[in-house]
Amino acid sequence: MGRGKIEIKKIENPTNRQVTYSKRRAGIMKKARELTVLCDAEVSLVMFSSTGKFSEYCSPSSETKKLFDRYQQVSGINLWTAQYEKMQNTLNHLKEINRNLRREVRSQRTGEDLEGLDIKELRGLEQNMDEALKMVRNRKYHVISTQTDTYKKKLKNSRETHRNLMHELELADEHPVFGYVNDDSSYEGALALAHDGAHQMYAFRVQPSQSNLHEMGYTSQDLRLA
Amino acid sequence: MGRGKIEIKKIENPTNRQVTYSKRRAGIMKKARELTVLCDAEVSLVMFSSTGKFSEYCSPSSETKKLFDRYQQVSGINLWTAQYEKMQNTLNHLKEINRNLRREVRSQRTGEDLEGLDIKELRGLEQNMDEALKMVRNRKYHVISTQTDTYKKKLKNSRETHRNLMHELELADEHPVFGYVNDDSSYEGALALAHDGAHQMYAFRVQPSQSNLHEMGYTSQDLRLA
DNA sequence: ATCTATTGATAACC
DNA sequence: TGGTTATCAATAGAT
Repeated sequence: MGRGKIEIKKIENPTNRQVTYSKRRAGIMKKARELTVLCDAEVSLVMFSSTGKFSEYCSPSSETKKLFDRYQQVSGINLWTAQYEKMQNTLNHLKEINRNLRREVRSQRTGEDLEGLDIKELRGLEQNMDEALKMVRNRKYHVISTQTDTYKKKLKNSRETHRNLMHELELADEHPVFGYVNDDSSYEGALALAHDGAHQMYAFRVQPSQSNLHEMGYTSQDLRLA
Repeated sequence: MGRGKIEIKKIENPTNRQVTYSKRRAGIMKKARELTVLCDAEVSLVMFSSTGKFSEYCSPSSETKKLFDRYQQVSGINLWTAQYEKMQNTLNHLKEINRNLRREVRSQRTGEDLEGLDIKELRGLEQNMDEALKMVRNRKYHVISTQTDTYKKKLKNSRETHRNLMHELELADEHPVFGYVNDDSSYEGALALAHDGAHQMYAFRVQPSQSNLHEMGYTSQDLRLA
């Protein structure tokens, strides 16, 4: 269809080839579009020129991916397998590592699953755990003493706050002035600060709504220093 | 291009539509093939008729899948994303679990990495490790006592073997006969058995080439029963 | 399926 | 690239 009939074989002249590619690409796309509309079909057309230029047509209201999914379903060719397998391998490897770790944790935590270990391993495990236990205890004492120091400081601070308040209240009692305490929020803020270390011991007028100690997750058991 | 011009819109008559689909499908496939050959291009053509019938053309020497890979690369559309994400989530979840397990193992084995734990956690860890340590010790004592029993039995056995040998040698000395001991290998085998529990204590004539105890991985330290 | 009048696509040229 | 046109190819409608 043109000024002359042509043989269907590779066009050797690169320029000619490129021109023909452009024209025929437009033609085949038009055909695809027409097929889509006339026959209510779904069409995916993907093309790469010899120079690597990419073009595609895809029937409206269907994405290329969806068509590929359908293609895979019908053709039975697993498009995703290659990608899938790689991840599946990584996944299985991780699961394996996980199983081993779990086993190790279980052994160390509960002493279960020691059947397979010989004396050498048992002695090693015992020494490691003994040392680790010491370190855990040291760490615990350290944390507890740090916490205690903090409480002591807060306690000291709250005592001072308390003294100051008493002092100021005495002054106010001697020279009563309306509006002396005119900022309620800051007043309560100061009290809240006082409570935040001393619990109810130095509570003054206002009852704290809840125990801050408890809120922080420390029970009396935790504070017995061992 | 036919007996009359047609409007490009859906053919309502289903039979007509199907006929047209068949004809035009053949046509577009021929076009695709020609484009492939003439212009040295790669073409993928996937079609579904309104009745769901599937057909494809793919340029020779390239599979549809490979073209899709290339398509994804060029178009920038991540076709695999949907498949990927699900696995990626599983993977990340596993990695997270993995991290935690590793950390736990490290904590329990070496006492490292305790910075992030609060008192509650530390107390729990301490108790677990204390119990686990007891179980490890119990297990060790159990294994050691079992081993010791085995050694005692072997020792007893070797004493008897020794006695028997001495007795037979005395007899042989009284009534010398050449060829009395005519099977060297079984003779040494009996001695080897004797060594296998009693070390060198009851060595008789033949020096063992190596310590079986050592070979089994037990040093004198291991045998001190604690 | 096959035929064929007719439209559509395009090769060669600018 | 983009446009023109002579020519070949595809195909609509009939069989």
